[in-house]
Amino acid sequence: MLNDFRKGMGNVELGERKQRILAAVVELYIRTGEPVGSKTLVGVLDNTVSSATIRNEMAELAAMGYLEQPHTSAGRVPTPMAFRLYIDKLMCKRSLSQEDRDRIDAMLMQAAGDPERLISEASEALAETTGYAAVTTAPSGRSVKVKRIEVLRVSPCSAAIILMTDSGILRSRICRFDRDEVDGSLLQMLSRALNDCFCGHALGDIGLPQVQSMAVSMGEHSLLCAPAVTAFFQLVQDTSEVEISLNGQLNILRHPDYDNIHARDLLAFLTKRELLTGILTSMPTGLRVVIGSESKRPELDGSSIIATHYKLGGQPDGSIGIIGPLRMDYARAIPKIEYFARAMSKMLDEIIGIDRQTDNY
Amino acid sequence: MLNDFRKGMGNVELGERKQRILAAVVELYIRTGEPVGSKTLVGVLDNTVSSATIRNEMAELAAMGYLEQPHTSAGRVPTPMAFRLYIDKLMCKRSLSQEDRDRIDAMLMQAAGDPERLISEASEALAETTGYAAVTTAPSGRSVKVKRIEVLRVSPCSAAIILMTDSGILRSRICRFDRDEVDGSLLQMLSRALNDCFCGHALGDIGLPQVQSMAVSMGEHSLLCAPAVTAFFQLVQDTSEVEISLNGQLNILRHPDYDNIHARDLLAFLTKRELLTGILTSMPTGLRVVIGSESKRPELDGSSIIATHYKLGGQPDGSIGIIGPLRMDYARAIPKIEYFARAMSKMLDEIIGIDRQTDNY
DNA sequence: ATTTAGCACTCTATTACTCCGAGTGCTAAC
DNA sequence: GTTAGCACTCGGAGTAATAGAGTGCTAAAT
Repeated sequence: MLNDFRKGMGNVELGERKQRILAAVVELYIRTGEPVGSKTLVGVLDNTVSSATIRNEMAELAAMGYLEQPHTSAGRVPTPMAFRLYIDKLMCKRSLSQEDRDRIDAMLMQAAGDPERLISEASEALAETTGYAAVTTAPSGRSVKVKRIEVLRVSPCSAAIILMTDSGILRSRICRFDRDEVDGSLLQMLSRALNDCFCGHALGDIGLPQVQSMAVSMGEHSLLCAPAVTAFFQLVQDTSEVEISLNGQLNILRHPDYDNIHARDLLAFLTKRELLTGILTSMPTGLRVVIGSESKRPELDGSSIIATHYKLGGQPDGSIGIIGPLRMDYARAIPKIEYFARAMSKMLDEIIGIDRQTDNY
Repeated sequence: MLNDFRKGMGNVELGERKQRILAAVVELYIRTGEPVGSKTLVGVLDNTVSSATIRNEMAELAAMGYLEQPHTSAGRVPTPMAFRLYIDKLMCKRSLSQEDRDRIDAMLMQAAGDPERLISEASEALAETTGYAAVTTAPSGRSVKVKRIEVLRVSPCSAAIILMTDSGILRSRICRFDRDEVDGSLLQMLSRALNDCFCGHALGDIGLPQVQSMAVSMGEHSLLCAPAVTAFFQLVQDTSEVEISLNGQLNILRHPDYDNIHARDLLAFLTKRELLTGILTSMPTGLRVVIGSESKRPELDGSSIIATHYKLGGQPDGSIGIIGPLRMDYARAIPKIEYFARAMSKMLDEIIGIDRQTDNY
């Protein structure tokens, strides 16, 4: 949108050579982290023009807002606007090598079968291959549906409540009754009541009112079952919290772009899971790159987020992405993320998708 | 032990005044992080002696190996040996204020009922109150016993295997059978076989041979059940891994003692959970302080670990502790850790202990 | 009209140097 | 055994000089 605005100012066609220069500046800057001077660029452009010409072009690019100088006698540094253009138009994605694919496949394969594990494993693997911090969210919890609820006795006076969702997740919680001993028929009754009331319902639709009215429906037993009902409610709350997996925070410290303070600020921000999920879930479907200044968060100022959605049964499900300094290696990282999203979608469909269709519960 | 060795060298009695001076140096150094000079100490010792006298004493302490100078004309910095002595003999623990206790109690109370949650909550709370990184290990997984195993159908061709331990932990894993549909009787049979074979056994005793022989005992069904058996085995492996909760890593970055590199090294070390558990579990029972150089790990050189065990039914169970720079506020941190350990022991006994006794499974 | 060479100019990072002050160790007096 | 006094050491702050990278502009070349 900022982009469109600029377009309106007349730089729709940036000129073949300007584009090449800008792309070269961005790439060099990404590689070295240092301002790029005109002489350096002569070589990159195959010595077809002199440094003076490049200087002129760069001066114009600077005037247009794509480049800026840290100080008078330094090279040029790309502005966020330049990154934006580079990512949207100029960049050539580097497709993955076969080794890369194989390695990623191998890493993901370790978690085959367990969706929750898959998500955390993917996050870890992504952090490792990219060298940035990776973040992955599980399917937005509130829309997940209850598939079944089980109540198992654990000791004479306590029971485990087990919640199964249609996304293949299992969660449990132990509750203790106020009596010395609770008989099996009560647990059975409880189990039946829970299933009758909540099977097929989205977790987000199960609130305190619903749970309470269910408790009331148990009549004389409702009081005795109160601890179990509370536990069930907490279980639903827990499960509907969007699960989020964050890995490779250390990679941030490794990056020279982050000094101690900035690294700390960013890491502090990353520990606030709600904020992170907020940003990720509010992003439009498809690959999306958020450059520091674009997100409103000051903590993310020197950083970029690249993320996309993976799918389940063709529908967008959770997000997977990375967070790193502004000068990330977008050309390599983006294809990796896309590959991860595809691979995860495929694996998830294998694990869950089929069941979903064949099931008639 | 190093201590004993030094004692043999003749400084058993360090002299009242030397002790006071050393303690003061350590405490000042802990507070400021800067070398301590003789003039500063005059005030601390109530102006009873002159700086020259203190200089003499300090020279002797330096000769004994308790103090050293970063350079000729700087104050003195305590050596690890001095910290050792300070912690073992000189320090006055600062007991917790009532507010502190209340706050800690409140934080732990949030997790009442769920042992796993209690552990992670305690870790978080400890990190927060001390301002260092906190680490907590759950009961050593291998000695935990299987209490019960449940097999629940999840879809026509997949099932969840649920493992309950006597430490109150519930873990589950989903497995998929190679057929389109598996009938309930098979699942029941599987459940019975698993329970017969493994109930009451320690997780550490359940290895591949045991699991395989159990599979064989299922005769004609063993092939069909293979995925479930594999899943069960993995479940046992997972569950017997010592769970470890690490919090407040960011606090390390906040500490001026750690520059970017050292912080990174330490944090990298902390992510290697096996190493961390290794150190924690190998520590003798009771409160223990490991000063940087004492652990053989070079990554821990500038850091200290303070840890103790919490108990379950009177027996040492897991560990809880903190990791921070050498110049931690031991006098305050140690009582806090001890309080956490006591509080956790109590809560765990309430949750689990009673069940263990009354159960007759 | 564009491109290029040449040059003056600007600004930073580096190095060398000086100086200040904190703190010591030693000696001699108390 | 303690203290005052003093010479000495050494790191850190501040300053000045220097080198170098890179620019912008002008005038010539294509």
